[in-house]
Formats: sequence, structure tokens, C-alpha cells
Amino acid sequence: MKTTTIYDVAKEAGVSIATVSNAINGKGKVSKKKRDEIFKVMERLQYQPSVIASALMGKKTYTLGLLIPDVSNPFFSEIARTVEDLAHSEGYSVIVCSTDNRNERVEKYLRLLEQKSVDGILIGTGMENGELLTQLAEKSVPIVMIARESADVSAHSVLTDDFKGGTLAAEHLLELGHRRMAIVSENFEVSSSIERVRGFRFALFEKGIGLEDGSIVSSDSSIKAGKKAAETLLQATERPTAIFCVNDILAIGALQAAKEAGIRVPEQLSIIGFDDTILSTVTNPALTTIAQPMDQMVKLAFGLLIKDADGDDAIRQRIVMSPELIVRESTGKPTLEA
Amino acid sequence: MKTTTIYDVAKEAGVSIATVSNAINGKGKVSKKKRDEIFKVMERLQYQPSVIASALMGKKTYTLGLLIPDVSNPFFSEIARTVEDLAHSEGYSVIVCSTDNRNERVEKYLRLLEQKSVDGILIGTGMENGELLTQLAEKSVPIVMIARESADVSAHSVLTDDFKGGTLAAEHLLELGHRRMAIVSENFEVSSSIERVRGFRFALFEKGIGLEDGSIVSSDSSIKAGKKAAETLLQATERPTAIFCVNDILAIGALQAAKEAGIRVPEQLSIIGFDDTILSTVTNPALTTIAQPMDQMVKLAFGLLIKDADGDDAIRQRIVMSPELIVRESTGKPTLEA
DNA sequence: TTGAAAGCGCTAACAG
DNA sequence: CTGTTAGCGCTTTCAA
Repeated sequence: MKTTTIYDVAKEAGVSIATVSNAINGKGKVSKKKRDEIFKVMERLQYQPSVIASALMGKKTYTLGLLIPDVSNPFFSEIARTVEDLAHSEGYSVIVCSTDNRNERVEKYLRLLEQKSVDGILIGTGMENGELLTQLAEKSVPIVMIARESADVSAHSVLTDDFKGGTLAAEHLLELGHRRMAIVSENFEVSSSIERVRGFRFALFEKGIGLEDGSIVSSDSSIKAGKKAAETLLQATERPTAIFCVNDILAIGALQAAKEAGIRVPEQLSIIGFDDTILSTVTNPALTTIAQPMDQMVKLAFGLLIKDADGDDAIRQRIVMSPELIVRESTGKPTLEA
Repeated sequence: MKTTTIYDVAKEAGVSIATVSNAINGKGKVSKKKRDEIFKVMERLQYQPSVIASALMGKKTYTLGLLIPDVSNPFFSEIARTVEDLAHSEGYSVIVCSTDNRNERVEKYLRLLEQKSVDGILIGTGMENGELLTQLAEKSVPIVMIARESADVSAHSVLTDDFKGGTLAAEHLLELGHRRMAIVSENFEVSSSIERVRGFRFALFEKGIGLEDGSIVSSDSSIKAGKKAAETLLQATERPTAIFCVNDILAIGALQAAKEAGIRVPEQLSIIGFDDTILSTVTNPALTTIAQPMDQMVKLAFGLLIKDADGDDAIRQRIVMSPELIVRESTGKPTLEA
């Protein structure tokens, strides 16, 4: 069955295609009579206007790109869902792109999105190569960064104050009485992770507390890798009483390492994560973590993206949101020991 | 900066657009010399062919639609990731559509995808309305159903033997010695859930064991709802020694209900889930569950979709995969009691 | 109010 | 080998 086009509708309704187009888009003046007739025919023929064709005429494609490290990571899949709903309510659809934080993938996807003339791109993944992005921006593809930032990219961004998040984590642990702490960070030079670590260390520093050698380890962002990283930390002669993990995935790895080593959480070891994903509510003990106001962030980012797409060439914005400490069960007072 | 078109490249390289097109697509014969020149120019001008324009010529859009109930549900986000990777390796991008199993959303998305002339649609969500799908199929949009099935839809489908999955769960519990069991099922009339329950009951039936009244409860597919459902089950005068949940999300709810009621798992209560999502590895105790060979299923489905898109109008296929029992920590022998 | 016609960027014959 | 030309389905002047 051939797809029905605007021509079919026009012919059937006994008008010109221009009139059909006008009727559909509410442009120009179309007599009520003809319009009704046209809509009736469209209905009968099950006519669906081709987004492709109208996009070719320079109209919008009503398609957005979303770049994130990995959709199957709950933190990002939650973002994806929020973006999708927002987009959907405005008539857009979203192409999801998992980059694994790998630059080649980022570039390939960016190219793909450009070729498909998406109306905008939301970036929630690391970007070493700001150049490509700048090129895109020049071609007037609206871009906004979410929960990530890249110094050399000139695009709106809405992010969490990661430094403060790290500080929050540290203060919580400090307040509980911890003094010997450790950190599991991320391998990739992800700016947010780096800031989280910096914030954490700074808060300790302010209390005159330092981190011992070897008590910061980096790891891939997977449970298994996080577990391994935590294991090395737990094997130290003077085991830390608390571990700060720069995201929930890592924290879960740490939880598992502790369980396997027979170390009770939070009695013998406190663990704190970051992101407040669904995972943190599911573990046992449930994970204390730092929450980013993701829904709001996505909403803001989306707003910027669409506004931009509509031609508003507002000046570059950088919106920073405040993270929040969510205390659950994985942190507690350190037990007194040597 | 205006987007550079094939005309710009042609002019700059001193050839016709046809030659450029041929060079790009490796069609016809283009002398090496010109081709090199053309590629050089493309590079310099940063030319990106417009998928839009070539799609309008009846070529592929290299875009696929993926309909699932909810990307933020780990089971589906894992599917999404697999699909995305496969698609990506073939040059496709995928539009993710979360339907919440709601028919209106399904329809709206399907329309959207049609308008965007996607090359194919993967459906992993419930479908009451087979009609729309049939229409699409007639318009020769390839469709394949994954992990779901709809009787009145004529499309390929690759699914798990859910009945057998239910049986597997029952047999495991039976072997452990359980006799008083209960089920948490899903609200929506999702065919797979229904089959899982049927399989479970059938296995019990074969052993001459029945389910008591009120020991099957339905629930929305959320942790909270699963928890509530499990709570009612656990309040029965003769509490079940094992609960079969038709998916991991529900099982986690059950886990939490047990924890809150002070019932130890698996000592006092066995819980078994379905899907083998990342969640099941994260809980404590880790969840015994039934795994579907999702990677393979997605691979098969994707293959069918693409092959179909390439014009092969193969006869309708229905591939059924075998589920597998994954024993972890949430199931064990029932403790002897009243 | 309506319609004819000119593209949007690209591909596919069909001539040279 | 290479260029010319006619669309793909739609929007948009510009006349009528």
C-alpha cells in the first residue's frame, strides 16, 4: 500500500495541494467548507503528513538527540525518561545515544544527529572534543549540556554543584565522627566526578583531616569495577571507616565488597554514594547518597533547548542547582577501634 | 553558517552533483582522481549529506523506533541499550518511546514514528490495538515484537517461553520443599505475565498442589506497589513460605515488605523474581530469578527487522527462546512450622 | 480564497 | 566516466 501524500488528499478533496497544506497548518485563509472537506478526506485516507518532506523545506524535524554515557545505567535511564516525556508533550521524539564516555562514539553520534537535522541536542556525557560541538553550534544546532560541563564548549548548561555535593558527603561523614576515609572515583576524567572528589577533600581539609596515601582509587563505572576498587581500599592495614563513592553504581560495588569481606555496613563501614538512583533504594542496607534535582534540571535544560530552537539566541546560560544529602541506612557512627 | 550541500561540494570540486553523489555512494564509476578531489573538498567544507533529503527520495531514514513500557525500568533500559548498540553498528539510530503500557501513548508514538518514516519498529510493549499495527505493516513498515506478543498482530515476534519460565520458578520452589505459595502478578493484562502465572500454577497443579484463595494478587509494576501487594500476602493467617513475583521490580517490593515485617529471606520466606535485571544482583539477599536470553532475543529481533526492511518479505516468524533459572540468595528451604 | 509553480538536498535514470 | 534532468512530499511566494 503506497503511502498517501498531500496530492492524494488534494485530488480527492478537489482542491490544490497548497490549500491542503494551508488547512493543515492553519496558515492563510481556507474557507470552513473546504477545510472540513479536506479534514474528512485526510481522515478517510489516513493521511499522515511526512515530517521528512516538511523538514526538507527547512521546518523542524521534531527530533531531539540525547547523548548520555549509558542508557542502561539507571541514573541516565531516569534522565532519558524525563527527557522523553517532556519532549513527547511538545511533539518531539528523542534519539537516545549511549556514548560510554568514549570520544569516538560521541563524535560519531554527533555526526549522525547532524545528518538527521535534529532540532537540538541534549548532552549529558563527557566531551573532550569541544571543537565538534562548537562546529555544530555554529551550524545553529541548539545544544545544552546537562549534569556535565565542558570548559571549551559554548552552550547552555544546567548542572549540579558537584563540589558542594562532595562537601555534603564529607560533612555528613565528619559529623558522624569519621576520620579515616577513602574515595572511589571514576576513571574517565569526568568533570563532575573530579569536582565531587575535590569538594569532599576540601571539606576534610577544612577540618584539618587529610586522606592517606592510596586512599583514593579510580575505577570504571560498573558494579564489578567498583567492588574491586573498594576491595583494595578495604585491604589497607588501617582500613577506612567510611568510603565516599562518586556515584551509586560504585557505591553498590563497595557494598558488595564489604559484604564479601564480612564487614558490616554501616556498623563497621559507612558507604555513601551519589546520584540517588533507584538502585540506592533497593540495596540492603539502603544507600545514603547525594541527590541531584534531576527532574528540575532536565526541565530547565529542555526549556533552554526548545527556546533556542525557536530562534531565541539568548546569551549562554549556566544554571547550577544544589545537591541534597539523602540519609538512608549505609552510613552511621564509626565503631571505636584502634 | 549555512549548511553546506552537495551543490557546494560539486561547485568547489568542479564537477556535477551527480558525480558527487556517485562518489559518496560508491555508485557508478568515478575516476579516482575526481573522487579524491571530491572527498578532499567534502572534508574541507565539512560536508554532511542530509539524511532528510535522501530519505525523501525513498531511501532509508536509518532510524528505528523502539516501543517499550518504560526506559527507566532497568529491564527495558537494558534492552534499549542492546538495541541501540546493534542499531548503531549498522548505522541506525533509535527513537525510544516509553508507553507506560497505555494504549493512547502507543498509538500516538506509532503515528509519530510513521510520520518520521522510520525504517522499522521494535515493539516490546503491550498492544491492545492490533489494528493500527496492521495498518502500519500494510504500509510496509517492518515491525517485530520482542518479549511480547499480540495475537491480532501479524508481525514477527521473538519471545521467551513465559509459561516455561513460570514452571521453572515453581519447580525450583517445589524442589526446595515449598508447599504454601503465593503470586504477585501484574495489573495490566500483559500476556507474558499471564503466561508466567499460568506456567507456575500448572507446575503446582501437576504436583497436586493448589493455591489458596487470595494468594494471587495483582499490582502495578513498581517497587512500592509490589511491596504493598506482598504485604497483603504476608498478612494472611497462614503466611506463604514462598512468593513468585512476575518480575524483578515486584520481587524487590516483596523483599522490602518482608524486611519491614521482620521476616527473614530466605530463611522464613523465599522470593523469586523474573527477568534477571541488574536489580536482582544488587539486592541483599540477591534475588533468585528467571532469566530471559535478552541479548540473543534482541539480536534476533533486530535481524528480522533489518532483513525485513531490506525488502525480504519473509513469512511471519515466531521465535521462542527458553528461559533459565538463576539461583541466587533469596530462595531456600522452608523452615518447618505449623 | 485558492492555485500554479518554484524550490529544499538528494538520487536515479538517461544521455553524452 | 560525467553531466542533465526529473522528481520525492511539502511549504511558500505570487498571481488570479
